[in-house]
Amino acid sequence: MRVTRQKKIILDIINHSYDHLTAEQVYIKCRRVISNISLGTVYRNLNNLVDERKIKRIKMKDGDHFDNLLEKHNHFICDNCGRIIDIKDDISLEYKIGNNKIVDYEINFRGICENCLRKE
Amino acid sequence: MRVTRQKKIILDIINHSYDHLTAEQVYIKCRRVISNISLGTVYRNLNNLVDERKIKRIKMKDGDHFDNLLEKHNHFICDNCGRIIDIKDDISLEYKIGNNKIVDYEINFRGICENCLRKE
DNA sequence: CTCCTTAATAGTAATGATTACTATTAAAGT
DNA sequence: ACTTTAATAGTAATCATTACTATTAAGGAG
Repeated sequence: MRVTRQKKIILDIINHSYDHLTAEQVYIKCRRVISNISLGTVYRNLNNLVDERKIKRIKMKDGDHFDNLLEKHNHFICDNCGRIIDIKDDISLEYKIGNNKIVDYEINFRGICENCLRKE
Repeated sequence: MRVTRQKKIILDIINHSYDHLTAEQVYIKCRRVISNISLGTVYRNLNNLVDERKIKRIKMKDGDHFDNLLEKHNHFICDNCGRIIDIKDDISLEYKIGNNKIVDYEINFRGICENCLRKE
């Protein structure tokens, strides 16, 4: 696996952004540095970085957003405006986080299931 | 809001399935009852049912899956085969659930953020 | 430093889940 | 039964993402 300029720039953009950028938004920021970078390159590198657990994917209706992993945290997502708010505190299942009203929450565990573990 | 035959059938299919069906899979099952039901109708009703909190959406790379809400539970998703396993027990953050190996988990809270609450 | 191998890229086309559009149908109230 | 209009069927369009391919450049060997 080669360390390309494109990959370094993409990781740098995610790590230095306070927002949760989409691939398209990362692409726009990349073009300020490499004007002819390809959108496919952005997608491929974002996918690789997620696989390497260097960034995190947040699945949203308007496409995936990407987040840095500098500090372990979860997210509060507004059903109304789609805003993604970082939740850095330990999770306590109250009905509010700050002044945000929780309607629902979902916990997804990911890993390798027992069937696949047996086959490996 | 009218109670149509299509909507009743779609909710019935979700509630009587042990799997976590995609819109396409629900569509195929629907066609056994209404042979000319439209895929758009299935999507629209699934979206409505999620909004009404009668079913739950699980976002996956191969498209959304839908799940009944007969019992509150979360999911274990296998990174290898994509299998979705229901987790009905209380959540304890161990490194295993049953014999499934947890690599990561994500918690997404959803609701209305303080900005939007002020505007309402 | 130069050459070589090949992984990664740029540019473009294709895919596929989902949504939009519109004439027609059928809930459900009068 | 009549009327209103929300919901549907069928189809086209959208849009995020992936696939494809000729070209470029990372980085190891000499």
